[in-house]
Amino acid sequence: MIKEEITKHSIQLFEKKGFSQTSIQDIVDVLDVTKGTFYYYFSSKEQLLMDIHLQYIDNLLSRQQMIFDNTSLTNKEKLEEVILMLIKDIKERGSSGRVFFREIRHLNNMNISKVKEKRNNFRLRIEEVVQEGIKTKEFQSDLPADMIAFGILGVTNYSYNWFNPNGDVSPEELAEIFSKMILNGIVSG
Amino acid sequence: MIKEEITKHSIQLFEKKGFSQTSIQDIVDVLDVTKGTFYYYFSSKEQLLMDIHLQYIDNLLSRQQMIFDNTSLTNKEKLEEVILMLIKDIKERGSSGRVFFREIRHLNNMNISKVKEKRNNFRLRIEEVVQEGIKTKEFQSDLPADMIAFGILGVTNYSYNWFNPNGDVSPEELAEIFSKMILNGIVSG
Amino acid sequence: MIKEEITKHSIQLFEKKGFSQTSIQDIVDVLDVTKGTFYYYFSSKEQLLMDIHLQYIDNLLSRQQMIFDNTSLTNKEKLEEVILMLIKDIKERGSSGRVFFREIRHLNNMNISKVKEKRNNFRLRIEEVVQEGIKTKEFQSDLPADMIAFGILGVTNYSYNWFNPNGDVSPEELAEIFSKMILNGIVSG
Amino acid sequence: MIKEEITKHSIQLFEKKGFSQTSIQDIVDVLDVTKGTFYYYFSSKEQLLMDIHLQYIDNLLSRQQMIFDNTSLTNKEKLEEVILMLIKDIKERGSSGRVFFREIRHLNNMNISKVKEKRNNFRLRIEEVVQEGIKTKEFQSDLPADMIAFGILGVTNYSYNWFNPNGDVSPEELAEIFSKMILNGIVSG
DNA sequence: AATGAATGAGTGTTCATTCAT
DNA sequence: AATGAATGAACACTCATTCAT
Repeated sequence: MIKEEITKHSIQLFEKKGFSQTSIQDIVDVLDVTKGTFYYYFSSKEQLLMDIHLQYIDNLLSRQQMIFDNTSLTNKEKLEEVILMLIKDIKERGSSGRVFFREIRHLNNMNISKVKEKRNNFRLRIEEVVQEGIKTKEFQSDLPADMIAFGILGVTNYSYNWFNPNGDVSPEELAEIFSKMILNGIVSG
Repeated sequence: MIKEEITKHSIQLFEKKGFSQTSIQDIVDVLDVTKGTFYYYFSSKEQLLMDIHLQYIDNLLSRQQMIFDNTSLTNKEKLEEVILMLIKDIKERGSSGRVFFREIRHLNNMNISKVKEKRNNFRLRIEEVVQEGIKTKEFQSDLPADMIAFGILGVTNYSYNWFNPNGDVSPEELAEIFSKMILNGIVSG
Repeated sequence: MIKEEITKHSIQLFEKKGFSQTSIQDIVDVLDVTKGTFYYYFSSKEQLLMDIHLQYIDNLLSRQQMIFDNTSLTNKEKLEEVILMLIKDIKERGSSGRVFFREIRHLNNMNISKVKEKRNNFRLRIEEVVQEGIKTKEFQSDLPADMIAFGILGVTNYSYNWFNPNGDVSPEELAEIFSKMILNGIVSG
Repeated sequence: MIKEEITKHSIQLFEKKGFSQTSIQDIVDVLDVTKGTFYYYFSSKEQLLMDIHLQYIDNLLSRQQMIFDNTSLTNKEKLEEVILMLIKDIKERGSSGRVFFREIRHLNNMNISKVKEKRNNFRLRIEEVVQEGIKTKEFQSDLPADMIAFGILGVTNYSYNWFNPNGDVSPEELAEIFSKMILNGIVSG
């Protein structure tokens, strides 16, 4: 209960001020407890950050798996679904996402490796879908699937930096725009 | 001379360890001078970071202008050129770029505003090219030019996080892959 | 307990070396604790100085009030009592007094205002007694009470700079000398 | 020429910000020269402070001597004249005076001794006049001349802390008020 | 007579962490 | 389960002073 509260408020603080600029004191002040309490639940500031990272990426991985395991979807539809998932996530978990992308460097080397492996898995599964689509002729035959996967993630992940999910364009609309661009390009005809 | 050396090595350190985690001591140790020397050339650590930011974005803005002012290029070609410029830049100024994208938060509010304005200008000029291309029918008529500009920048800027310009794929090749994806999409036929 | 110790020793150090010339390190060295301990009890060096100022002036104000509220005293006697109080204070709180008079400038503007207001109150109450004495014909009718109050405080406060309470002249004797000078002057007849 | 300029502006700065809080940089910035220039004229920051002290006290001593050497004056008049001199000085040399009273602690021990000796001389000569006046029966017979001298200086010197020579009360008026208080007291009859 | 570059010791302050209770 | 006191290492920054030119 308290542990979850700490995590939740830390995400807000890390997003707003950054990991380094947020002190344990800042965190416990929000909850009106003392630093001792923090160290009862977390062994270090870094472990808290690791928890946040794992929660974020594990959630994405399992939701990605649900999409990609759905055999009724074409590869094109799988890409569309995963793009939609990522863009919609900005609204509900944008803070976590920004912390995830920005603060990984503050983990120690071992934890960085663990997180990067999961992050790579997420990307590699997208790469596999692209590869599958090439095989099924849904996608162009000469695509370098790995680079395309990076390109897709660039479009979606960069959105965490600028997209306002409460603005004029809804997450669903943005996901459709980006899906179209990636799938069909912008050139006319 | 020394000022340039400080800037150069700071970029490397900021890239590797992050702005907060890099101390003035770290910086001057590399050059074998004292902290006093640092403060002779820079009024604060933040001013050094601002210098780095301005150097980076001003350079990009002027090169972008050269491309966009070239009336012999189509709008499609202009986009290709600017994508190529950004991807090739990873090789020569990748460190600066990563610092630019990651550490802006450590500037004070006024400086953040200044940098963001320039960064927005860079994006808005891309948006204008997309808009122009729509008018000339080079691009599809129903494109939201603003979102597309964000999409293009997502693809290129995210590359700073993963692309190894000395690896199997050359910057020129990657630029072509991304240009094709953005312009023509990945769907076959 | 420790907080009081810090305050006590700081007063000695500030008196001897001055506020600026006394470092936090100097202070904690005396008590054999670390700088962290200092900042556990005080938010800043300035706050410590403010504490010292408030302790000093609040004490004087309350003792002054006790004297001036004593309706059995004439206005002349009230002045004598307050002069005695100030001179006797040199022995017990001379260090605090010297810090108070000398180091106020190192407070921030808001704190300076707060302290000056209290200091002014102390003076204004003396002015009121002079004014009362004029009304009751104890004192000469044409006295500018405000300037006289400054004059009285000049005589007493300046004593903090030179008077040795353990020397040939006792505090009580000095108070009497100054009371006589102020009340009756030095001219004969 | 430049040396005098440095001294002049230093006095203003030392008065406003205090000796410690004023850097050599602050001083040379006002004159738009470099620190090297400062060290061409002064061997150290402290020497500048010593110059200021000596200028101030030597001037007072010589003017005091002119008054006390004037054999046409009674001892009472001599005191009146010296009080007038000191109060009028607030207008023309108030900055120097405040620096003199406040910053002496920043001199080294040898210089402190030199200045204190001169300051003591100034006081001792006042004491002598009081003593003379006692002999001539101008003043009361049982006065402790030394304490009275301190009292007189308290009244005048403290004025540097509060008296505004451009306010409602002129220096001449204030000098008269204080002379009357010291000579005749404030008690009526 | 004056400069500009450089020094190095010191300053106030922050903060993750520990630990007895 | 939680606290309060204490630590100590680190940090950005200041500044009087030096010195070759």
